[in-house]
Amino acid sequence: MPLTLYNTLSRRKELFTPADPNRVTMYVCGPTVYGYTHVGNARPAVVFDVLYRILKDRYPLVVYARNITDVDDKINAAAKKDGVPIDVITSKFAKIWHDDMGAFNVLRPTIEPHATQHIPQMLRMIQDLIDRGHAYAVEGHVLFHVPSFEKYGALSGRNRDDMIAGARVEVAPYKKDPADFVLWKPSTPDLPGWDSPWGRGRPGWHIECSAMIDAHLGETIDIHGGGHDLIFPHHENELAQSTCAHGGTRFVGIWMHNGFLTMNREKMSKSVGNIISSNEALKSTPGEALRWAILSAHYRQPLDWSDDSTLQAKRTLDRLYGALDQVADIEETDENPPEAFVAALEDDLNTPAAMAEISALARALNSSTDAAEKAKLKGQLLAAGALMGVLQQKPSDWFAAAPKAKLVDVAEVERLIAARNEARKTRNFAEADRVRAALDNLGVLIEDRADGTKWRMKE
RNA sequence: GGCCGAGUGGCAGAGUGGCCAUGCAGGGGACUGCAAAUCCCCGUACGUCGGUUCGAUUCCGGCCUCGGCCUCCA
Repeated sequence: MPLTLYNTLSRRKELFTPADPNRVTMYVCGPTVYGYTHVGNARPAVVFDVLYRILKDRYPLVVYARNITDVDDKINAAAKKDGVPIDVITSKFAKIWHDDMGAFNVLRPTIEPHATQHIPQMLRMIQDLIDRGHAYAVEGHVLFHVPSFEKYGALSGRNRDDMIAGARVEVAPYKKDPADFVLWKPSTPDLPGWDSPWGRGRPGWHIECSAMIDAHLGETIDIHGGGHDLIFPHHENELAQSTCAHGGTRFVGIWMHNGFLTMNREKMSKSVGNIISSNEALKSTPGEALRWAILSAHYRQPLDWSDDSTLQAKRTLDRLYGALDQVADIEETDENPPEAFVAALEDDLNTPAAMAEISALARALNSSTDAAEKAKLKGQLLAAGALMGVLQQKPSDWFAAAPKAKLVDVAEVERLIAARNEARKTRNFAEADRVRAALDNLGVLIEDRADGTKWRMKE
């Protein structure tokens, strides 16, 4: 079945056709590690993780790079504030990022290039741009000359006049053109810097991605992703740099951009201050539920984040894991995900529609009375879950992961349950109900099933 | 100001020219000692005004409202 993806550049869905089916390449802009990342930052990680899983499923080799920006003025500021070298800050928050994304079931990309480890590649690309007449050095800076690239503005759909009319670009006196942007800038002695032909300095924001893509993936990549806010200027500039550095070779097959996460309908953003960090969210909600909540809206749509949305996601997963729990003793057969499910994902990653198919599977599983059919449905449900990055843990672990161990004395709960079952055996239902009320007081919900009494914490 | 998006039932959120999304919550039923879980059924949803059409939530146009980018930003 064909995979169709929306290309920001062409503004329509396109058939995904990798340049080399034996080596599919994808690059996604990762975090700048100067602090805790918020749930909005997790969205592209999760969304493109689903795409990565789909691609891996159908191509022999997928090289997926997601960078870590570890040199940046905000990092410098954070390091200065703490009086430490920048790598103390960046390694700390890179680790937190990894741990958090792990909790969201986000697979590690094939490579995670760090900006500071690619300074030579950046310098080389800058030199290439100068040699080809697309960049110029002035006063310790190197600037990309925007008028030298005819197609500038195609990705973001804006022309130069619009941008100048906007007039919020910094018009430094040394710029040949107001739209020119920095490839390299000088560092004062108190700032991190690297030697370069243009003096000691540090890279501009956009060059790292271009240089690292070139170094690890090649001149042309199949997919480039990131948040919607990166379209301009970041990706527009990347596109210009890379294309010009390569003498006009096509840079990216399909540009993909995820919509924002909002809080009360307003973009979640550090500068607005309405953020909830992934790290914090994970303290009260399982990562898998957060992942489900993120995927419950189509990736290009805005997604309003709230306690209610995560609670709904958690309850939905309770039901799905409940269905799997019923067949915990049945060995699943090896299955592919159902076609309707796959078709939904193939349609520009329509995860909400895919979820509807997962629900249908769970319902069928709950209804089935035939062991062979159950084994098949279980296999399909697990296969579908694997593609979305959910439902892969043991149901008992999912239900146990709640903070129940912290909140109650497990032995006491089990003693009460045993006492209640004793009472039930002798049909002393008044006593049984009394014990249940006691359990209820502890926040414990019980469930009598054919294979015994199960319990879990109420929300 | 320029350029983009979006407005769907109590909530979240797909989608479609005429019929079902799905989930959560709620109501009814089955099952159960009772619960819980599960299954079945239910609620006359598509911002607004026009246009096209036999028929529009879905296509076209106006309007209103909201959000985003144009500056660091996933």
